[in-house]
Order: sequence, then C-alpha cells, then structure tokens
Amino acid sequence: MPELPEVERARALIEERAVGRTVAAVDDADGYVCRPHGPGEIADALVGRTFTAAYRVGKSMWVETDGGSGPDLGLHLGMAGRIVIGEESGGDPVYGGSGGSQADHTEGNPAWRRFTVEFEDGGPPLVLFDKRRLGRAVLDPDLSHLGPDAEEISRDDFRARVGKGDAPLKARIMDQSVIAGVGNLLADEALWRAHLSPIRPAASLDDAELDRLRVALRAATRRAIKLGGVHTGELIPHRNRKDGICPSCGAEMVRETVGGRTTWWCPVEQPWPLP
DNA sequence: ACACGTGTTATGCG
DNA sequence: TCGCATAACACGTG
Repeated sequence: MPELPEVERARALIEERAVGRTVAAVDDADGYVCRPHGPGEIADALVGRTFTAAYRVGKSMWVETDGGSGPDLGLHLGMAGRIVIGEESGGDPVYGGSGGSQADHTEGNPAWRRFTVEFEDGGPPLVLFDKRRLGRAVLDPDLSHLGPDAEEISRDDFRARVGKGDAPLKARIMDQSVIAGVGNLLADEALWRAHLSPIRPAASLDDAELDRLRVALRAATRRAIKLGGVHTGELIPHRNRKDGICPSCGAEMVRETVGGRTTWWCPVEQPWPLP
C-alpha cells in the first residue's frame, strides 16, 4: 500500500516513460475510480493532449498537459494502486511477491486495470492497476487540503504544524492536512528512529524533539525511496503477528491501535511518559 | 468463514 | 466552527 516513497517512484516513472507523449485514447470506464467524472469525460479532456510534466505532493500526483494550458490528470494510488508502463511499474509492491526492492515487473491480475492511457506513438500505455479500487483518476485534482510535502517541509514549518494539538503524535503526522505523505508504516518507522512515542500528545514535544522527528522522517523517507518502498524500513519487518522485537534493543514491542491504525513501538526506546 | 488492512473522507460528538 | 474519533468505502489476503 503506497505511501510517499512508492508514489514518488510512480511519479518518476511517469516522468521518465510518459512525459513527452501524446494521448491517443483513455479507458475511464471505472466509474468508482474516476468519480465524480462520467464515462468518457476524462477521455474527452485528454485525447490529443501531450503530457508535459509529472508532479507530486504527499501521496497525490498529477500530470500536466500541453505545458499547463490543458487539464491536469490527477492520480492517487489509494491502498493498493500501482502505475505500470510497459515492463516498469511503481506503487503498491508486486502482487504476490516478496515485497523487496527487486525490479518491479508484475502488473498483476488484468481484472485490476482501472484506468488506462494509450499514446499516439503506439508504445506501452500508462495503466493504473488497483485491486481494491480505492485509487483515483480525476481531472484537475483539488490539492488545497494538503499540507507541505513531508520530505520538503522546513524546520520552522514542521515545528509550527506538527507540535500542536492533543491528538496522539502519530495521528498528527499522518494527518495529510498537517504534512502530506506519511502513512501508517512510515509513521511507525520514523517515530521509532526518533525515539518518540506514538501516543504522546503532539503539543508535548519541544523544539529539539520536533527537529529530531523531522530529520528521522526525512531520512526514513529518502531511504525508502532509494530502496524501493516503506516496507524496506528497519522496523517494518518486525511488525509481525507474534512477538515483535525491537531491532535495536531487543525489547518486546507494543502493538495497539493509535489514530485508528495498528501501531507498533518499543516501550523502552520510545517511552511515555518520559522516565 | 471471518477479521484485517501501508488510504481517504463523511459523519458524529463535545 | 474546531479538533478529534470513528465508520464506511472495496475487495483481496491470511
């Protein structure tokens, strides 16, 4: 399930393999993935347009057409979306695979094709695969509700946005209107790296702790982009059903629902209240 | 059979 | 209206 790193890989793939190409046909027949557009609406807007750039904020990406004079194509991978162009893909880990950082090659069940763009050059189409259909393809997406991208937010901005409120810290950093791009796994990984408890009220952090979290989050994010996805994190493999062990100190980790999501943390290295 | 889930959002409540 | 919690969404997987 894609978080910022997987989406960034998908964006880079689109930039590399789809930008510069002109749209010949669009299959937007999946009315749920393409909502609120009616059938053919996205196709009518895009056919004849040329993709000129691919952008991303958080987990949302969009493709610019005709240098900005045409409509943007917004793409979101939801919980299980994957962009495939020819032999390359980016997004949700290979279906049925080990989820490692090996070259992605499998597009999965053909029934999971939810949105397709074909090009005039006759080359490989851009396909959104999504077994759960929680992904989206829309024209001119509204991104006004998103906070700054988690990888690029400044220190001062991070302090001001994250360090307030009574919600648990983990819920705060997963709130896409506060900072954009952090999902459940990346949140656990970054909090573990920063030695901060996910259940701390966000406003209880001082500036030094907020700075530590920002650095840990950025490091975890960049590492995940390089290695192929959030599932390559150091903590993630230890989020098993049984006896999760802190990969750093060996203590038995805690598993609880925080911010509505399953959360794992080390009670020794991420204590709350502070000792 | 049945609970769970790496995301988003409408709805409810104080 | 705001801040926060929860249910619902769709559907494959263990």
